[in-house]
Amino acid sequence: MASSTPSPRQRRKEARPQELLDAALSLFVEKGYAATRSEEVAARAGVSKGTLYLYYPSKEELFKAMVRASLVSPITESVALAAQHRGSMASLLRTLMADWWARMGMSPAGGITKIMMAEARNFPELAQFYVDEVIRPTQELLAGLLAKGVASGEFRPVPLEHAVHVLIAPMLHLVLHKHSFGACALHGPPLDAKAVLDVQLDLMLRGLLASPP
Amino acid sequence: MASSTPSPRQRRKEARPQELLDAALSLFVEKGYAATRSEEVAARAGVSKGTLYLYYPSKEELFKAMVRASLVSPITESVALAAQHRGSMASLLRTLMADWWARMGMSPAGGITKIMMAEARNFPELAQFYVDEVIRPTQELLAGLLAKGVASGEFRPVPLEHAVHVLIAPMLHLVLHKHSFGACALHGPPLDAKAVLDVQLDLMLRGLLASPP
Amino acid sequence: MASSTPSPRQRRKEARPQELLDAALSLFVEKGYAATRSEEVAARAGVSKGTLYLYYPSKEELFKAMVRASLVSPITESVALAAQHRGSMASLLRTLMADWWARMGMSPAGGITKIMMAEARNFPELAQFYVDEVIRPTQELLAGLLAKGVASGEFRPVPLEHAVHVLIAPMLHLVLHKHSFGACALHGPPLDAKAVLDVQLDLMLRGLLASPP
Amino acid sequence: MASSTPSPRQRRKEARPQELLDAALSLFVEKGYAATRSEEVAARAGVSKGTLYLYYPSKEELFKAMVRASLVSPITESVALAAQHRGSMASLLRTLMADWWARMGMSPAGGITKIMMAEARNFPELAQFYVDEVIRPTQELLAGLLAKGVASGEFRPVPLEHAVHVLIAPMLHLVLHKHSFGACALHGPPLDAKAVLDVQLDLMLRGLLASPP
DNA sequence: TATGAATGAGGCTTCATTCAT
DNA sequence: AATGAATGAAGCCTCATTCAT
Repeated sequence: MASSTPSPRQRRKEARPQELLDAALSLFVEKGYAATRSEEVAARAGVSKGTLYLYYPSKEELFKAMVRASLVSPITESVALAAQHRGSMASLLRTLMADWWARMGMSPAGGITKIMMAEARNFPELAQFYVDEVIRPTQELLAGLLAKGVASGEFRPVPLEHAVHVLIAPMLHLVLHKHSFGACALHGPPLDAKAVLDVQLDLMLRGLLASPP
Repeated sequence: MASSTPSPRQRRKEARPQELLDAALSLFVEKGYAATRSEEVAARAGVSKGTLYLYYPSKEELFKAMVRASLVSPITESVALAAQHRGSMASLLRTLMADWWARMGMSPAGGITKIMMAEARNFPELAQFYVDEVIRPTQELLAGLLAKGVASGEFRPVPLEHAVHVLIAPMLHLVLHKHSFGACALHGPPLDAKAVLDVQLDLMLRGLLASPP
Repeated sequence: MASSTPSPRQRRKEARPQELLDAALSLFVEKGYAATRSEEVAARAGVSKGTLYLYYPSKEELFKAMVRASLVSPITESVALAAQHRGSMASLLRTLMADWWARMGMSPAGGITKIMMAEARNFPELAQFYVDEVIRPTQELLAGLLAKGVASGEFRPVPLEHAVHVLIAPMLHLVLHKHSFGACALHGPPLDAKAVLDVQLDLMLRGLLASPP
Repeated sequence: MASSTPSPRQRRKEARPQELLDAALSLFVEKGYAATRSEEVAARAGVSKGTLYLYYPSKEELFKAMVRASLVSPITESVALAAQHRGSMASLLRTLMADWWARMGMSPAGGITKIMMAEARNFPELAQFYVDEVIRPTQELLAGLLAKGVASGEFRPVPLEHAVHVLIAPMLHLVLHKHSFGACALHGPPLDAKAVLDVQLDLMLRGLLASPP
């Protein structure tokens, strides 16, 4: 059954694109697009300069592929999570935040947020892609959830679009901080993200709930 | 009386450093540090490449000078504003936010936030400087204000450090958005920052106040 | 009797060198030595990059082998043709020209002339080889033929060495044109090589013959 | 009168483009387009790599500029020469050939012929330009001259288009040879171009003239 | 044998910096 | 002080060649 157990070489080849994307993600997040040398990406993926170009035709294409690859699943998973939820909107909010933090806040892919912010104006098509695939779906998910809460009487009536930003901002801030100042070994205590998010939800829900605790 | 009425050349010469810093700010914010060419900075300031180096010995020093120059005043002004405030902490919060948005959110200097986030890991000393001069003072200002409100019974007791992040995050998010996706002419309506901040304060104060309205 | 009926694989294997030389010839003529990638040669020969190196140890050796292979036979055949000729030198000239055009002008091997001209200075030993194996024999053949014609009274006395160049030039020009401008699909009518050669021989023989028609 | 004597720096700057084109011409002719490194061109022009790119944005543009610069004048000069000629077409032919040989055959610009032959298929637009600016005008000039000779009874009637090729070929051959095999220091006597051209005209005119000498 | 993934020297090009004017 | 031509280190990318399978 030679075909069922591909040679190490084969297995390596199939893993290469992901290995390169992982290396690219960590380096682009660390140093930014322009300051990252393509040879560094290759080295971090354990291959030589030339090999990178067997898989991605240019540094720019590597970057775009990396962004695209890091984005598709997260949102769809959150949407699925929301769809199958039973219970109050407040508890769904807590669940979504915790889930999002686990998947974005803690994983390397969270750095995408930082790099998209930094590079949006240099890669407008990519920015549009990010808005379409990540920002807008996320906002719509949360806006829908707030609307449902308002309709059921659980929440006070609030301007949905704007409230969504207020909900999202602290989490984005935490992720951004983690990949910028938080990664700098500065003097001062590190940020306790979990605690911040707890306080946020506490404050926000008091502000949102029709009958606060 | 040459000193009392400087020639246009003199005046020009004295304005040079600030003109260069302004050009540097707008370009570094627009494209990032590495992707900005020093000749572009000179051109936007209306001088030649060589002249830039008469005032700043390297691109990196120009960058650092630009960051330093864009930061000192804003914080001290907020501190002063808070010191002379008379009235409730809630109203002071509203005042500070409005003031900060006017000075950071609407002015070019707001872009500093974006670029510091993007470049913190490439310029750790600068990051430390930014933390010391901007982030920490701001947090301490707000934490003190919250503490005062709690002490006076105006606010519920909340974890100060963490609540501060929740207060700040939406504004940072708005500034960052303005200089990244917001500058991209993407499909979709632009962000109404004023409205978002109103909603934020509305929600936050309900969460904070011991006796909500 | 394995040796009398070789397997398809065997036959294929034995044909490989020639297939590679053919591919090399067409590509080197088309794009020049430096601009031709060895992988292209392999692809046009229907094999993989690695296989090429089983037959020729380097691109340069492949090139040399291709030049050598494309040259040996043509000259010896012309010499043989001349040796067995019976009749006037004028008619032999016509025969040789027609023969040469058929074998060089119309076949892919004619491109060798172009590439040797282009690469002579990059491959001096190859240039020497080409001079020794092609240019000089051809010149000697024609010079001998002219000398014979002069001796017999058929031709006027002319400087042999120089007249040979005049005889050869139009044909070389036609071959070169065919593989350069002629292969470019330019505006303008294509060159009618046969007609040009007819006119050439007509003019030349009037110039040569002791008693022109 | 500072403006009438530009500084050495200024003078240098104005000379640079031509110096670079000269260096490019000699190297491209010597080694071909692909085998010439842009740094070599710069070095031969006495400047550094970077300086080349201040004047020409890429190797390809340098190449095109070099070809264009080497071509315009020669043809127009020949046309002028022909226009002001008084006397027989035979003598004009001799004059033109001698002139062309002096300007093309002996000067570095003659190498253009070789490189255009070698690179026509890699630069089709340039090939078209060359055909339009050099080949066609030359052919039309000679065709017109032959036609005039035929009309006046000086020449026998001959197929003009084809005869033109026969006239041109030996000269092209000599130039090509000079820049290929002739530049190789091969064994064997160098080609005596003047003598070959004399023999050619002698033979050709016998073939052309209605009443040969 | 044949393959094609991998390598890395080398070429093209950019751009921070210098310096003669 | 101001200029901008010049430099050359450094980055992106190609492609001849190797080698494990």
